Amino acid sequence: MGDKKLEKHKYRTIRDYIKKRIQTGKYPIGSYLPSENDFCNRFGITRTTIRKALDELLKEGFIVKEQGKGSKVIERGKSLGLLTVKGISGSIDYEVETIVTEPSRIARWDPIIPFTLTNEEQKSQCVYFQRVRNINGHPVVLENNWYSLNALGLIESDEFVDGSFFKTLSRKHLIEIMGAEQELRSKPASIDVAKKLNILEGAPILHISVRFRTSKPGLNLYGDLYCDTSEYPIRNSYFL
Amino acid sequence: MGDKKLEKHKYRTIRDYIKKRIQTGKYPIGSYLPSENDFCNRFGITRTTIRKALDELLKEGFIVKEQGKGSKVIERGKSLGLLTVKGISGSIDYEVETIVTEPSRIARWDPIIPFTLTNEEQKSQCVYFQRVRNINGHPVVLENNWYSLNALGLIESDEFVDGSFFKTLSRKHLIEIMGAEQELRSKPASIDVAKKLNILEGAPILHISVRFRTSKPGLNLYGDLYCDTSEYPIRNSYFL
DNA sequence: AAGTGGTCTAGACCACGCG
DNA sequence: GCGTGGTCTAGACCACTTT
Repeated sequence: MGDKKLEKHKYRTIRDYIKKRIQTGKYPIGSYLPSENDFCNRFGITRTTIRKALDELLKEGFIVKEQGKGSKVIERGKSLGLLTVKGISGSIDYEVETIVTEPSRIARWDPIIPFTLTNEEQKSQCVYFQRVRNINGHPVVLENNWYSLNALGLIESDEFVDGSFFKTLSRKHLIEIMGAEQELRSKPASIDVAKKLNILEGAPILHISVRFRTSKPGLNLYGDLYCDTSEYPIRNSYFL
Repeated sequence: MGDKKLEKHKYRTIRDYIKKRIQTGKYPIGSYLPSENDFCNRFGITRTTIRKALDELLKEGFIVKEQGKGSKVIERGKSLGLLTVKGISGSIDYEVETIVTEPSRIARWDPIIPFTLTNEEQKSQCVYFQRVRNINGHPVVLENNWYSLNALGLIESDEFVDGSFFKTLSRKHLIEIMGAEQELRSKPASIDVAKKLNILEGAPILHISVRFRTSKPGLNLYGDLYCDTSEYPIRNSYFL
């Protein structure tokens, strides 16, 4: 039965309750949520309220609705298209392998980050790690990542779920990506990048700088990616 | 008074009515829509229905809501972040100038387009035009565009509103961009591209292939863009 | 036929912005 | 204080999917 406390914003409480159950696997991906009427009876609310909650989960990419059937839990990001790292690591139809080349460690902020750090971030140390994405055995993306140590603490890179930091955040810490800003540049590969991607120095490389905003206040993820697009272009898509 | 016919989906009828008035400037950008209660009285509906209509306009980026004040009409795309051409032509904080280098003309589909054309598109001829975007007087983006002649007819490039094809579609034809698919590649500039962007042959260039889906059935816009990112990186952002 | 989500009505009270 | 949008109730009927 409904054991939640329902305050002023019932739909938010219920939305977060359902979200949490999805994140922790209690409503597994591919399964259907209880019906709207179920939720109404369980929580003593009206359909307007549960529908508002489900609408938000729909917008956030946790569920899809199927008329006459129910609300289905989906893998988040599949519907978000524009998640850059998704576009890189998720939406390519090939076998993708993630290798941690620099395990997560406490470090100083790298001046290569083109975004303005918050005061809290500047005062904090940061956590850094580096990975390479292989497609069909060939290195294609070199990815540096940073985040504020004070905002999250050190997450060991060998705890990553499927090599994915985002999945780790969602499944283990209930933190979701809420948005991103990016800068894209085409430039010649440096010696260092060329070596790690097994290409010639000076070959054209796609350089992506990105800041992800998360659902945890004060926590941003910074990324610095070098993509060899000669074989596998970066794809993404979005729809209203 | 409400002179609209209201059938099964009242909120859609009202949504489209309001959308049309925004597109044609009858609800000007920056102004506030009539209040929800106004609409209720005018159309003989309840707030649930008008709010559903406004919600959709909000999602589609036509308005923003301000509690205690009203629903404000905004320039569409400002809130959509990820619109590629927006990211290129709209969201850079510099003076952007658009020059039509190849006026729109009827042509054959260019095999460089990496997307699969629909049957209708293959059977139709296409309209082609080319533009260059200058920032602070320097050429930065070379942009080729195609669309199916049968789906829209020839739009003369000297009719473009502010040099923008999208604005032209919205203001003059009430057609909106509903989504996009992209492929990004970093590659050396060809002689031709290098000449038009005033850079060295072989310099790294960002190549973007894009297909925009529109609100008009059967109409897609195809783009092939070459961006010199050495001075001005491509930026975009999105938020839930 | 039964159950699901989709639309809609006719109210109510609250929080916010502004004069 | 008044008008605005934000939340919520308690119903109703419809369209779609499944049994």
